[in-house]
Amino acid sequence: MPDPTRRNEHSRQAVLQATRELVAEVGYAKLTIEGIAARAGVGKQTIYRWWRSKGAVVFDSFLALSEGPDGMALPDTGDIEADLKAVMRETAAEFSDPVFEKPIRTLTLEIAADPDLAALYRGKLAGPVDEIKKDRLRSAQRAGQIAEDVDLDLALDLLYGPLYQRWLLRTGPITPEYAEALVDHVLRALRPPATP
Amino acid sequence: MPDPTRRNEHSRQAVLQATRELVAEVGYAKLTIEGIAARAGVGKQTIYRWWRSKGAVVFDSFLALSEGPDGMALPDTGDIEADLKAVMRETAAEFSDPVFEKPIRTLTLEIAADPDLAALYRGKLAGPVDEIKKDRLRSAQRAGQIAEDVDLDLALDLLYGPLYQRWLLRTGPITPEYAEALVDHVLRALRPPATP
Amino acid sequence: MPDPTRRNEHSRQAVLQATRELVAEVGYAKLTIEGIAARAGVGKQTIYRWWRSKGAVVFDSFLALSEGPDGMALPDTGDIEADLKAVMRETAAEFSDPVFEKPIRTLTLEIAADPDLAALYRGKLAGPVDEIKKDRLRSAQRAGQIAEDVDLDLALDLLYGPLYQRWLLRTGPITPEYAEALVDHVLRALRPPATP
Amino acid sequence: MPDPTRRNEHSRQAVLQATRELVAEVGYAKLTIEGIAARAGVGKQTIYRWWRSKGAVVFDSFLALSEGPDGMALPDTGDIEADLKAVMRETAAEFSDPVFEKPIRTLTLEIAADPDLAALYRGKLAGPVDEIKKDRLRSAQRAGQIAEDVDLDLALDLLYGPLYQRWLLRTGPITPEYAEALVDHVLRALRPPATP
DNA sequence: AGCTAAGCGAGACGGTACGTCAAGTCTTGTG
DNA sequence: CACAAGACTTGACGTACCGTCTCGCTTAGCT
Repeated sequence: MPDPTRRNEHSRQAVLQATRELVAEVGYAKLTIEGIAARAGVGKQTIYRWWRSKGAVVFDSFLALSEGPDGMALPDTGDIEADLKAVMRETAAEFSDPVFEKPIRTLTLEIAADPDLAALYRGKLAGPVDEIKKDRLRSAQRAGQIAEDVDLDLALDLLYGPLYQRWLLRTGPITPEYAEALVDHVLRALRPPATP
Repeated sequence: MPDPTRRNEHSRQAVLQATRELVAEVGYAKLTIEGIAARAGVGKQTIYRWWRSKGAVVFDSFLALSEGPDGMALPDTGDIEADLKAVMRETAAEFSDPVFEKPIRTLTLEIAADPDLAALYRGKLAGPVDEIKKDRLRSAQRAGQIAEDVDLDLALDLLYGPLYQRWLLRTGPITPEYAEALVDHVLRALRPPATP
Repeated sequence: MPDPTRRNEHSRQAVLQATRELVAEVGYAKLTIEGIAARAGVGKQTIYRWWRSKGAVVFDSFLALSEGPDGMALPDTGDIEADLKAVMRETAAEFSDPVFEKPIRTLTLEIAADPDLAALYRGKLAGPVDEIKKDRLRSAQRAGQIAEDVDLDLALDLLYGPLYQRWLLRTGPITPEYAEALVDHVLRALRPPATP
Repeated sequence: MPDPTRRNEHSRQAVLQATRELVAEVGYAKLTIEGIAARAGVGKQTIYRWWRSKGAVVFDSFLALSEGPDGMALPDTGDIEADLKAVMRETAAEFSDPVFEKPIRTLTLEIAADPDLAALYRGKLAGPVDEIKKDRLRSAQRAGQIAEDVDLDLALDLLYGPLYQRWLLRTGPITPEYAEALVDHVLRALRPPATP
């Protein structure tokens, strides 16, 4: 309903900034629209005018933070095992870092709870990033390191699902060793059949 | 502080029952202590006396529902592939069933958000159940269907992590085919090394 | 500050018209500037530019309605009793008519609450009208129907005060009989002293 | 709906006290429920639970203040003129006193605007007080100072209406002289017919 | 005829207060 | 003394308007 061309960019940034700060300070459960508005020096109505829900604000605030898929690039040294281990070790490190921990968990729970947000997330972030990852796997297929017929979506689930579940439910430690062992097993599952 | 021996079991059951109904009806986000108390015909204080938080009530209400690890048993036909596919197909079906969907998701989000609840969950439910699953994998190891040296925790992550992630984030459909393909790949990763 | 020569008469009329309608529809308590602006198809600023307050708009809207003192004329048949009874019966009828009721009450409350508005009202409407009424009483004095030395302001208070109070506080019905009895009593109070 | 027996008398008094103070300090137009609740150290809900509207709170707060009809007594020296002049001079003084001015005006406007409040006011305060006044007039009738057949309601209107109107609309000064002149005229209107 | 300064409709903005909801605590009376 | 009931303070909700502030767009005069 409101006219986006008249939107005040300064207010928008202030809201997103304040949201990021407050999520880090008090956590999502104690995050309030009133708190965001007060911290941002903005009227509550300005938030309600431009965002559907608290989840949407939180989502936007982290979306704006992440550089987007453009800034992302996966290494391609020709050795899929080394490359994946490097990437997964880095991912594991991020999940373990308490600085990343809180906002990522907050964002994840929002997405898990709200299908609309989930769709948005897939469209704007997860989807493009997954495409980049699948490109690297395709490159490995061409190099004969991964079987030609594997379902790449399943391959990504195999790589990230275990790490993600262990982190989200805190069922075990997230170490570099775990990341490497995970890659080892997944690559064994994806290996092309032995040729005589 | 309160004396557990004087606890009114009837009130306890009424609260858990009401909680289950309300989660199914209105979802977790709109679940309130007042609503539970009213539905259960119980004073609010009775809830606050016996549970730390809303999450704890929800948790208990589903914990009481699930029969616990005792009632659980995994098939052991001797064929690990067939057995796992059966189990995973069933799990996939549960995740797809809208009747199970809402409470499981609610419980999962509670656990993901609250480390204390997570510990409780692991101790009372997930841990014992995981032991049963690992027992089945050990049986497969003895039968030579799975390598002797695999880390069974990682094996469980490989089996359930992909399914769980896909379900929680709604990144793709949860079909029997997906469950079977998943088992195929995981077993390939766990297979004992070829002996000459 | 703004230049009255550039004022848009069409907007002015639309505002006054909308105000009158809205007072009649929703009452003064629920009257809002935004509502007036929307109904009049006018920007809020246009209202704030030309009126000091909501009370001022309401006041103007009814002021514009009443034709002003020019259009007013009191009967002078030579019989002060008959003339006053006619006038008071008419006044009583207006006060009883629900169509007049709401706007007059609204205007009255505004005036009672805001001394500035009260002064404006006295200067522009009540004062001139009172002069006309006093002219009629002076005519009666010359005719020997009213004592020479009565304070005409007090005389007007005696005539209108009782009716006005009864109406405003709803302490009793406003009937033609009441109006006539009132005139009877007041004239008795104003009668010239019996001459021997 | 709420159970009056469980009402917290301390909160009730705090609300009425705070309301009286705030009306005196900022006036009715700027009186807010939030302000009352804050000043009284009371939750807003407690106000909404026990009063229908802001007007009802204001009304109650002044009702509680006035001692009620019991504490009221009119002088009866046998001389109706002297007695009425004393009473009316006192009334005029109250209306002129800025300390009484604001709350009385506030209360009056509330009553004038809200028929329900008006009924309450008549029942609890104005009615009983008027009966006492009419008793004094009846006493004067028995003493032959007032005609037997006068409508006492009309008589009260004649006495108070002029004063009230002049005060509410600020159409003239409220002086002791005015009060006395008013009584003189009204008594002339009520005098029994001369007997030969 | 072109320029410019104003008024104008529209509506976003920072705010205040609304009336409602639920949180968690406290009080009262019953079994 | 646990309990059902429910009043209490607190604080956030989402909405309605406030009065101010741009935005483009007429619409006069005044060059």
